[in-house]
Amino acid sequence: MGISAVNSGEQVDRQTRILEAAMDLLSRHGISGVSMRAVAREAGVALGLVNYYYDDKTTLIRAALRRVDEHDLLLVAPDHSVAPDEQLRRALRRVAGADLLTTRYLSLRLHLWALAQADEDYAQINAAAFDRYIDGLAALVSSANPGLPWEACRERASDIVVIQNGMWLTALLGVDKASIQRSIARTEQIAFAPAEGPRADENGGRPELTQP
Amino acid sequence: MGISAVNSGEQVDRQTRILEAAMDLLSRHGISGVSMRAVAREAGVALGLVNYYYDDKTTLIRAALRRVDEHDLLLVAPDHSVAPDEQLRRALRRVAGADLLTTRYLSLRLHLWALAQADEDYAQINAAAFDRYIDGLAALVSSANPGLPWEACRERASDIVVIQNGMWLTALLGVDKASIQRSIARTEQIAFAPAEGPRADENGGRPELTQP
DNA sequence: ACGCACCTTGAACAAGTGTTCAATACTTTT
DNA sequence: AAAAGTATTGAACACTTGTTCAAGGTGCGT
Repeated sequence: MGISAVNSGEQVDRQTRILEAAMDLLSRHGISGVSMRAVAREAGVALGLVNYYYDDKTTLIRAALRRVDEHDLLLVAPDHSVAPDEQLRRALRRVAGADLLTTRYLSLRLHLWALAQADEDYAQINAAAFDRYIDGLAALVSSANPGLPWEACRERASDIVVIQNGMWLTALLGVDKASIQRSIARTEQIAFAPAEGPRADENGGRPELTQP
Repeated sequence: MGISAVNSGEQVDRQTRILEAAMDLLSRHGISGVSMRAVAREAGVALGLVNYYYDDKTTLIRAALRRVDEHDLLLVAPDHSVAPDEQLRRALRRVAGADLLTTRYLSLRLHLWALAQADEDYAQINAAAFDRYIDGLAALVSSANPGLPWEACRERASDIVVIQNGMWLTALLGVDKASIQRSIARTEQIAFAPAEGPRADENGGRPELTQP
């Protein structure tokens, strides 16, 4: 089963070349642009090799999806070499980092979301990764605000994720960078809000929203 | 040129039936699920008729895109029968309304975004609609906060849109409804924030973000 | 040297794609 | 009633799609 090891060091092995070609095409042209032939051409290999490493087209896409999910999870991975609140602050600012806010990555994410929406199989992988992301973020919030109950941490994490998703999406549509910066500040405000109290901080002193 | 008029009243004319079938398929199965044959089947017409009303497949998709954009713009359309701030509040809450937060609509929006990301032609239509939406929202903010300079209104509108997009996207991924409600409250907070001042409200009294 | 396990190729196939078009039905005008 | 205009059909087209597979290539242990 296991695919062979190091390939002379110079260039990456063809299996990951194929996967990266698929991700590149997906981010640039959407799923309609990802045909097995196009992937093979982009990766510089023969058509048959794509099906050799990835049985199906769905297997290939699934691999891409998992890879991006994995990458996303790293954003909220705990890093014990820095203080908890600095750790959280860094994680929050990372999502506006130059490497993430590239069209290539954002577009890839968008297309994967769209795929997950259309296909039950992808949807499950996606939902699981989403949950783990919120959990990771909540854990960071928890260590930065010791004493805050876990449910409150998850609540904050959910609220932050809403804004982060909005930033990702809106960055793709070309909103101004200043708005992104303000949104980052808003996530920090949520993350570091004082314990609980009368919630005046969250609602700005206005009347509560009545459930419709 | 002009397509003929009223069709006996009972059922909608086939042209819009075709368009709606396309939107339905797009929202349910993504762009790969929208073939001319599938659209024809879904609309209950023959294959040829789809190409009769819509020259291209891209013409069909473009029509769907425009229709959704139009629908979105209605969300921030001025309604002079109510007071300005009530008008704004209603617009902000509308995005969490039962009719909008359906998977059918959200999914459609997502797939259209993905398409726009992959195709320059759709992208332009989308960007234009996005701008008009922000403009409409800024106008509502402006009449609810008379005296606030226009640039500040647009700024607030951008910030609100980030959160709204996040809500739409996250609702699709199945986050809890409570988080959506809190996000709505957050948009209201931005919309109705006091004029300017020391911005303590926006930043929660924490140190300003330093530009990286 | 042979054998064996893995890697790589491109041709072949069936199924599906968007688009075109002659032929037919229906409506309205003359 | 005939003519003209518009709707509607499904067969036909050239083309692309995902997948399979026999054929050959590569390296390696023995």
